[in-house]
Formats: sequence, C-alpha cells, structure tokens
Amino acid sequence: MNNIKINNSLTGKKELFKPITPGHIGMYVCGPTVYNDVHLGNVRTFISFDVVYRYLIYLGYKVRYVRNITDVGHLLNDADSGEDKIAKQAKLLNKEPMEVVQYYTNGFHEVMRNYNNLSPSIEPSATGHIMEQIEMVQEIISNGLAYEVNGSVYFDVNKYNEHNPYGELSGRKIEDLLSNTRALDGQEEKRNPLDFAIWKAADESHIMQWNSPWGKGFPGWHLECSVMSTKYLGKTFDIHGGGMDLKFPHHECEIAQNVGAGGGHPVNYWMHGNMLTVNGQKMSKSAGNGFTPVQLKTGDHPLLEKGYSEMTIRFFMLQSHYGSTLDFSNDALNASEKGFEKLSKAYETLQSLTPSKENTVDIASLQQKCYDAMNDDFNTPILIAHLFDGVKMINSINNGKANIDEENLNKLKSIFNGFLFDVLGLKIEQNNTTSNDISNELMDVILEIRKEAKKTKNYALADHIRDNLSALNITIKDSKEKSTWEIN
RNA sequence: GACAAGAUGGCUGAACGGCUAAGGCAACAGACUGCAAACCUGUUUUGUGUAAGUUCGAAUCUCACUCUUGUCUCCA
Repeated sequence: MNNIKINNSLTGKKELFKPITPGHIGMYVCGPTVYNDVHLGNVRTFISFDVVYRYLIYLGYKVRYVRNITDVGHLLNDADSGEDKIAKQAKLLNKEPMEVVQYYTNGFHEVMRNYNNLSPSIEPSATGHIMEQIEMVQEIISNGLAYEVNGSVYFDVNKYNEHNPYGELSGRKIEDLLSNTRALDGQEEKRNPLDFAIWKAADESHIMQWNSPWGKGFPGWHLECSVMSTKYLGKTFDIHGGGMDLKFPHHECEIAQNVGAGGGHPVNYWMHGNMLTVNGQKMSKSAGNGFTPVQLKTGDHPLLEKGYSEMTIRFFMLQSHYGSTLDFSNDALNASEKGFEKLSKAYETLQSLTPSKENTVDIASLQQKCYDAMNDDFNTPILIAHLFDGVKMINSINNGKANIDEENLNKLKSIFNGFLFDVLGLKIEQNNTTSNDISNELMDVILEIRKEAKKTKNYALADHIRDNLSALNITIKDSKEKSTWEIN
C-alpha cells in the first residue's frame, strides 16, 4: 500500500497518514454558506479537496466524504449580535429563506459540476440538524463549559482552557487573544470576550428560528460542523479540511465544542488550503475582488483580458500546491491554457500510437514518480511535471525517435487515464469543430475554397482568406491532414 | 500590536540539508510550410529578498534586517 504523507496543520509537520480503520477514511470539509454566488477562491478549496478525495479512492480506499451546506447561523456583524446572513439576504430579495438557500445551493452544485468535482458522499445542511445541535449544546452545558443568558448559550472559553489548550490549532495563546480583543458592541451577555455563541436567542424579527429549551432561537455558526462531522464520521475521524481563513476562530471553536461535548479531540489530520490572491490581495467576498465562475468563463470583468474554460482554471490551480497561496493573473492563466492544450494534444496522440517490438521508454519509473508525487502531501504540481515527461515520450514515439511495446503502451495509457482524469479530475475539452451550427458549415466552405486555392498555387487568394479571417479574430491552423480554425 | 505563512529566473511555480534548482509559459534557433501561424525538437553564461552563522555541503537549519500576505469581525 502507498504511504501517504500529509502536512498536518495541527502539528505543523508532515506526517505519515494512518487511517483509524484500515482501508476506510472519513473526511470532512467545510462547505459554503449559501447566501450568494461562490467565487473562485471557494472553488479552489473544493478542487483541492476533490483531488484528495479522488486520489484516496484511486488508491482503493473506501472514503466517506462529508461536506456541509451552511444554510443558517452565520452571523453577519460583530459580536454574535448581528443578523443571520441567510435571513438578511432573504429580506433583501423578499424571498423565503429556504428559497434563497435552494437557489444558491443549486448554483453551487452547478459550479462544482462544471469544474468536474465529484459529489461528496453526504452533503448535510445545518437546518436539517437542529435537534442534534440542541443536543450538543445540552451536553456542553452539562459538562459545565457553557452558560445560558437571556435565551442565548455561550461557550465558556476560559473554563475550557483550564484543562484544554484553546488555540492549539492556530498557535494562539489565550492571554494574547484576550489582550488583543477589541471592544465591541453586543458583548454584554458574555462573561468573556472570547466566548462564542452556540445557541442564539431570536426576537420576532428573525425569520429563521426554532424552539429550544432556552426559547426560540437558532444555532451558532461553529456548531453545525461539530455536530454533523460527529454524526456522520464519528467522534474522531481522519481528515478535516477547509480554507486557511477558517482556522481561527471557526476550526478552533469546532475542536472546543467537540471536546466540550465529551467527544475528545475530533480530528487526526487537519488540512488547510491556502488563499487565492488577486494582485497579491486575498480574493474574498468582502473585498469585492472575486470573480464569479460565469465572469471567468466569459471574461466579463475589468481584471480579465478574456474568458477561460473551467478545465483551464482547474489545471491552473493544480499547478500550484494546495498549501501555497496562488496569485491569479492573466499571464498565468494564459500560460496554463497553453500548457493544458499541449497535454490534451499529447493525450490524443497517445490514443493513436502503435506499439513496436522493442521498447526504449521507462514507463514503470514514470508511473512510480506519479505515485510518489501524490503520496507526498498530494503534490499536484510535481505530478503534472511528470505527466509532461510523459508528453515528451509520447511525442518522441510519435516522431519515431523512440519505441514502445504493447505492454508499456497500455501502462502509459493507464497512467494518463488514471492520473489525468481520475485523480486530477481534468477532462479533454472538445473544440468547436464537432458541432454543426451555421458558422461551422460556413467555415468548412471557406476552408475548402482556400484548400483549392493552395492546390492551384493561387497563394494570393489563400493568403487573402487567411488575412481577412485574421482581421475578424479567427485564426486558421493548418496541419498536414486538414485545416482547423478558432476564435481568439 | 499579537500570532501565522511567505519572499526562488522575463512571468508562473516545485524543492523541505547532498548529483547540472522540476515543470509550464515566454524568448531564441531548428524542423515543417508556397510563406507564416499552429504542432514538434533543441537552446536560454550572471535566478533562491538583504546580511551573518551552523555544516564537509544550505533555497532548505539558526539569528538579525527589509518587505509581502493572512488571521485576530463574516469569508474557502
């Protein structure tokens, strides 16, 4: 079996991965809050963990992958006293909260599909687990780690910290946190500024609320992940993923809640994906520098020179390691577009290669390198570099400069199918030549005329066609068999 | 301010003490072409923020400095 190493954010070290139950893996990833469109930064995180999921499956593990939908409980303003995000958007749009939730959940799923992410095994929603959340609040209270004030329940961080290291994940010390706490409104109910709401009382103006032992209210944001991961993966599970920006306070609170409810430390390996930046700044909803997937596809954004396909973007993201920041720029995307084209073309060439008797390429070693790359903390950029070694082999064989026998050819095909498609989740995009709309038919006519002109050595006409099409942003690409075209 | 991550060639981005610092893009040359483009092949002498230290050996470890980013309030 393969030895996978994972950079564990809890310890800050690269550790050998050992599942709790051999052959089975439980993985939880914090999903989106469905109150508006996802942006590219969100997409990056989900692609990163999609590849983790895909690789573990590829190795033969049975993986239960849980990714939640947050549809309540995300407070908008400071100090746990603001409005619920979903409820606010519902008021603005004059819709039922669940209507908002459904709309953006659908949109999220569509984006995930377009980027070729696999569906998680379970995608639970916070509103579907209100009872379980109430139960966990009760457990925490009964363990003396939470207190109720005016119908709200707060987690007692100081008390927790007496026996447990609050801040262990993010490397913070409680004294530092205390000394740096800002004075905020709406904290008068808390005994300590670090305390956080696990249940929040709702007045009548709140349009999302449920009955509870403490009156009408709604669950705190951090609670749902603790509850749902426990319910579906057990009190301790293998991998917990999420964006770097969730490390504190969200994941820190999650640990505290699980421990506080008597479950012990919930996660063996914490994985955090790094941020996508734009001109060096974090892409975020609040900064307003986020591209929606649609804008990226069409290029309809001031910072974009043109549109890019989903697979170009997926490839672009996988060319960096999930733990590193990745800076988004037109140059970088153009480079990825070219690179992915080259890879796609080589894949098509691979299908047409014919085996020979002798063999001059080392496919076994290539395959081992691919596994090694992924085993080393899911190092997709290295894997891609090795696949480009494969591209060079494919082209050499195609040019007659190298030979491959049947056994190795089959192995090479399985490497590309396995790592390119199954693991990296890329797919070859079809050109516009297969569809049969009118412009394709017109272009066929034009290219046929040009072909005739070349045949009769009427180069003036052939060049005239090429130049005038070029003026329309249409590029003709000649090859030995036929000419193709594309719009720039 | 506290804590965390980081600074690698023209751009992007790997490496986690040990052969010529990966790969992609760009540039240049060749091959192909009627000529180009595309595809293919090859090449790209000064590149690891600054200054010290540990070591036989440092991009990698230690110290200082400069700068960047993130978290500390909702965010993947």
